[in-house]
Amino acid sequence: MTDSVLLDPVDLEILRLLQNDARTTYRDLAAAVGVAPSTCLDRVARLRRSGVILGHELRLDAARLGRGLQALLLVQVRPHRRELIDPFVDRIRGLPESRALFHLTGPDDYLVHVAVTDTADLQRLVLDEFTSRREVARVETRLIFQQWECGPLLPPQRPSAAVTRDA
Amino acid sequence: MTDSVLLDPVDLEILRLLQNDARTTYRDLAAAVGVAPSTCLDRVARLRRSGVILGHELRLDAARLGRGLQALLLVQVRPHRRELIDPFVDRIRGLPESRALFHLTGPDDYLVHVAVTDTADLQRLVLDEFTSRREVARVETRLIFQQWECGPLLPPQRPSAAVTRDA
DNA sequence: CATGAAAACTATACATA
DNA sequence: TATGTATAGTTTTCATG
Repeated sequence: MTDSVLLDPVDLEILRLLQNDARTTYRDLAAAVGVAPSTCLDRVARLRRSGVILGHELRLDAARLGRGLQALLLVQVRPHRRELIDPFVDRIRGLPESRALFHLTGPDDYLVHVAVTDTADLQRLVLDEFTSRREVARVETRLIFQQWECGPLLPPQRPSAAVTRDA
Repeated sequence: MTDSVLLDPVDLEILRLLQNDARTTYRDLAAAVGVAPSTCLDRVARLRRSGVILGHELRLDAARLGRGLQALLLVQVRPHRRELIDPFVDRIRGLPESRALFHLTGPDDYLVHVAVTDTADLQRLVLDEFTSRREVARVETRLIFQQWECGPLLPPQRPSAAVTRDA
């Protein structure tokens, strides 16, 4: 499906720095990893082409945008067949309240991360966009008290391999 | 806690464009929203200062980084007291496999989004980092078949208000 | 607050090793 | 592949409206 890519220590350090701040200049990147700026440019372009870097994203504060309440909705879609789930996914992805959508194993078929203004808004969303749909058999709502992004996404530590080869 | 911020149509359009591609230049931004590049710079700087923009992030393909399997772990932490949950949160946030962590209402206290290499790696993670911890009463593992980011995060549509005021 | 012009800095292409 | 340099382009500051 998607092939894993071989990354050397320079690539890894570049990714680590860019995950910390995606607007780090190639000059700073170069200084930090010990290669020329033009080399950094090349590396990043290659990481883009190889599909490791999917894009540059803005991280926003939902609460300051008037969406102070977030929740996870566990949804059962029955019958669980393509004719029903494909339009469901399209519809949910298009909701302005949706932040992320997961298709899962287990008793609940989908998990939807939503950001709303308040509990009244959440009630409206659940009733009008979920339980009102014929294919939605059940929705379980879990409010988010607090959430954290975790450290940078890096390849698993191999016993030794590429990560320790000399530049 | 966090105050909502008043945004005019120019701010909204800038946010919309930057969420689409966080590296859009101020020149292009300016052309798209109909103000001078230096004004865009000002707007973005203000959005940063006001906390609406939290940062610029790289979106990476986990599979191509050798983490082809992702899962959501529903975790019960008992007793659910600060002395136990604070170190739990710190520890989980620090795991290289963790992508995001949510503190929730409902029967499960935490939801952890993890990215691992394969099922063996996931089993190791669950056994060594979760069920082995005294405060972890239960872990339910749900594999992720597929996931989607949803549209840009924008303020809720108000009946009319700021969004339609004349520049 | 917004602007345009100038200055400083960055990204990028390319010739070369 | 990496580098340094040249060029084009972008960001940023600032005086002014």
